[in-house]
Amino acid sequence: MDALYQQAFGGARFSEPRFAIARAAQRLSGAFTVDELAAAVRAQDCSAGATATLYRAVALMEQHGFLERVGERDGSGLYAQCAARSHHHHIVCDGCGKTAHAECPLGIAEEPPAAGRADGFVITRHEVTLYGLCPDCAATQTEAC
Amino acid sequence: MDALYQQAFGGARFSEPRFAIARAAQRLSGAFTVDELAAAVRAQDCSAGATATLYRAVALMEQHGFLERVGERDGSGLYAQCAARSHHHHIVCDGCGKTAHAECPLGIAEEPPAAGRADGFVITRHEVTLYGLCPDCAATQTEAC
DNA sequence: TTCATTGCAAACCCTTTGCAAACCT
DNA sequence: AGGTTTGCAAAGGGTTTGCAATGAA
Repeated sequence: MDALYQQAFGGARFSEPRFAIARAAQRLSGAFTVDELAAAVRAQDCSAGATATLYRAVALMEQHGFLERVGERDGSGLYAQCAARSHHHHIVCDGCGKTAHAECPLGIAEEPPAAGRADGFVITRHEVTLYGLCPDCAATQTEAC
Repeated sequence: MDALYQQAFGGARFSEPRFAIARAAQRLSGAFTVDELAAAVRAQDCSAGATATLYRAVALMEQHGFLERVGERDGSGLYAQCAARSHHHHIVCDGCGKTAHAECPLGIAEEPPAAGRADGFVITRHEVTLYGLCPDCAATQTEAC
């Protein structure tokens, strides 16, 4: 059993299309939409893979913690490979899609059951995504000016 | 010229459907989807208002700063009335949709042009939404246990 | 053989758009 | 009258689902 396949899909039955999808996801180092993942798969394996298969594979990989939804772009979900197990967030480069981990600005290390606030609200979950430019893209942009 | 209408749509030409929509938005004290807003409009004015009109009105109200997109629920945008002009975020009650303002956990008072990070990334924008339970819903839930 | 997985196509949902009719001003 | 706004219906984009055919174990 291939280690990558295992990471991505656990003990699920092997399938070539899914394997190709996992490989493509691994090669895309940054954040990507399902569409971009599809393009990456097609670039390496001619056996395209149907849209439905892509979405099903992404859902599986997310379940197995191989991928994580890190935001969205133009109404499409953004995914990225993420090995970290502790609570954190991501910063996504608007230029190239590269991602980096970001500590939780709420100062929460593990997703807590609940945290109280002065106004009486109890926070049970939160969504934080940072967008910006990675060092490379920031440099490129500065040059352009 | 009605003050509410003015707030919601600025100096735009008056229209009864839009006025009804603004009234409904005002009555829904918390966060709501366009669908829920439609229901609220229908509840007070039988003249339903087409989906397109709803979306167009919401877009206008957002432009005029009367509404703000505060998150999403089940793939639909969540909107809430918001008078504040400075940079802030929202906490949305999962129970009743009520919202409250939340200070920016990144410690940013005004949306900045850019903020640097140790890893070289430059943050240009960020999305933060907190979800949880308002005091009332939290109390109800505690009773249930 | 047997059951999971694929692929296609159609369905779905939310949202947007084109356009003639209705409506403010 | 003249330009806006409405409402309908159709298009659009992303995502999901039903189902027969394929493929791994």
